[in-house]
Amino acid sequence: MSRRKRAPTILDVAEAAGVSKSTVARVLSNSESVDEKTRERVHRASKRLGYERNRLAQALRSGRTGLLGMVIPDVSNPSWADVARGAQDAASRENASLIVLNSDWNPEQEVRHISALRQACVDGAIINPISDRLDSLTKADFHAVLIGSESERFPGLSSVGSDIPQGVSIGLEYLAHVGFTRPALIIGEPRLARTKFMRAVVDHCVARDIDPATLEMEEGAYTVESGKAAMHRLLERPRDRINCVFAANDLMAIGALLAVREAGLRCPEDISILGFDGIGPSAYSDPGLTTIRKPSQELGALAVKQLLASIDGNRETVHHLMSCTLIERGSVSARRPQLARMRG
Amino acid sequence: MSRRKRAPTILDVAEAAGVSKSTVARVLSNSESVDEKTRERVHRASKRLGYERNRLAQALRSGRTGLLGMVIPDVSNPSWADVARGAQDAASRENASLIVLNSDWNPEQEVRHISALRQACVDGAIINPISDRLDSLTKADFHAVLIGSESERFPGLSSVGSDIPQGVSIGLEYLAHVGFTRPALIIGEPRLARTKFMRAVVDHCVARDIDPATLEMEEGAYTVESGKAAMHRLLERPRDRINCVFAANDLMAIGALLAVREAGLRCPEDISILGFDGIGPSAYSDPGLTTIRKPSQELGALAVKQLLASIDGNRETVHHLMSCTLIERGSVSARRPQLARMRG
DNA sequence: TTGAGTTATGGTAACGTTCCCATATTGACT
DNA sequence: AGTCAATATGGGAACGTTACCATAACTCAA
Repeated sequence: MSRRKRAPTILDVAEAAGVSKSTVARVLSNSESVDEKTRERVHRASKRLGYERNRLAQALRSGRTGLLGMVIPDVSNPSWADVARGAQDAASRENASLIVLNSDWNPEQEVRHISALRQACVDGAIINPISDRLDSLTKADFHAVLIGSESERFPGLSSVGSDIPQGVSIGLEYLAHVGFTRPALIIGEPRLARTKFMRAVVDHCVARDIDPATLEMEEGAYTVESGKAAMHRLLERPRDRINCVFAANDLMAIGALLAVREAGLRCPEDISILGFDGIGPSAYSDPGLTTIRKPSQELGALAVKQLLASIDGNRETVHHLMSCTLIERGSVSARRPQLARMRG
Repeated sequence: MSRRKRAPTILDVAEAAGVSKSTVARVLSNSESVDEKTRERVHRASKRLGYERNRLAQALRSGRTGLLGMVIPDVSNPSWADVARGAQDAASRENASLIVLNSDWNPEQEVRHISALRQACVDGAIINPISDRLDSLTKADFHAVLIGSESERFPGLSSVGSDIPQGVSIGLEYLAHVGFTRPALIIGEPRLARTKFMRAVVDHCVARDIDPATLEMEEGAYTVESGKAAMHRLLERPRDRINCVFAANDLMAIGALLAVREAGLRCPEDISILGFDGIGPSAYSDPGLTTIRKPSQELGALAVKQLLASIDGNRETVHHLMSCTLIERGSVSARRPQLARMRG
């Protein structure tokens, strides 16, 4: 009558199976030497009582909670939603639990979140670094994996990212292939992500004897509105110089699309647009956005895998780079030959 | 030299402050009677040692982990991303942690996730019910709050949802106001959400002496593709009957927009389109989608608040309904008067 | 001064595991 | 037969809190 309402513990199972709790514990963590018959008996008793291992006690004793943290700018931003999704599923498969927190690109919020995660006793965390001062991570024995472009700022920590240079290269080659050797660029704010993007563009150009300085260029802020504004600025330039635009992310590319239409022009007939990211909504535009897809979901999954490995004692810091792929939809069309000839 | 590397415990603080751990515990949970001077001394010692309360031990003893669960169909679906975002932020503010899991509209995955959450020792969970058999929830003393349209199937559990009838009513009134008294409908799959949507439409119609049976209608599956297909089917009907479409969600509305353009028609000049949801990407279409916005983020936040209340001992089951609002963008325009006269 | 009532504190037992050490039991080899 | 290793099990002691009861100190009235 004493254990009437309470959930059965390892002790109840031990009693029911006629063994000691130590033996039950051994069976549960299916380790060490325990007689086959005993093991069977314990399993039956456990099942019969509907026993479930109390993770709290387990965590307290063993020091591992099975809790993972993740700090990203914003789950409701499509670029990050996929990363979160991939990570959640991977964690779930490894039966760990993922706690996702949003930094809103705010460094202070980020460090607050990180300390919240530490308090919640997570085994480790996946972080898209915003702040420059992440000493809290490096210092302690806190397991962390960095994701995104900015992670290169912390070479001491493992990271998983998309291969931006490779993605840019694919995009530029594709554009060249259909006839646009010098696309206009809509780039982002002056941070590491943009530096990387630009460096890749420059590398591509110099390898092909194109002076990168001759490329038309405007800056946005990775949002639809800013992309639209940037495109409008681009359209104020001599019209024959703007027939193709490569945007540094899909949101700005969608903005560019909107601007083109507002200006009374057509995409892709008058202006081709290439995006970068492969977010879901890029498929819904008209025309559908041709874009370079980052493997966001896979990236989230790999980050979890990497983090788990680190927690399991893998000391080496590794830097994974995942390849991007081209998604051809309708926003880029072959440059019309006669036009090309006219100008070339 | 013994506590060199280990994190300081309540015992270390007690020793440093020259009191017993009981007193420290009392100060930490700032409860009961403890001398002001002692309290101060403990606080200083705690700060000096960099002490942090171990949540695990606390949870094990007190039975509360500060962990909350959430099971939704898919975080990377914009309709749900906002809900997740609102819930995460709210949880974070109440310094609880939220674990989000994706059911992919799969009942079995849902129950698996729920049992995973229980194993993770969450204090309670927010669930968008897919399965009909959620006995596991009702039975035990598991705290749960349901969200979304389907939650009405479980009147015994607290719920938070959008006021669909009110939203539909707003939409229909707006359409009537600009001249469309009998819009075509693109509805979803035959589940509770659709039933509710339809019932609201019927109510609106009978109140205005319109025979609901005369409304043109097609079924989709809440996706862009299905919405596009439904719109194409609608366009096969006598052209003068289709001048305005009300879709049951934004994704299908965006599909309809695409279909209209594919058919060589213009929105809103030829056909007006009204959506339902207010997802982010609905602002990026051309024209921007006029839609009924569900308060998704607020909904997530309220669900967390409600769940926390329930955990704190509030026994009553309540059902919150949150109001929708109209977002006017470009996809609905006033019906042209001469046309209206011609047909009316 | 004594007793009751309050306030401040300490000690100990949980919570449900895992970890480590001790001890039986067995089989095999000298 | 006796020693040794290997295998199988049991019995505590942690892990770091909180909950509860006991007790000391102090206040105030009789």
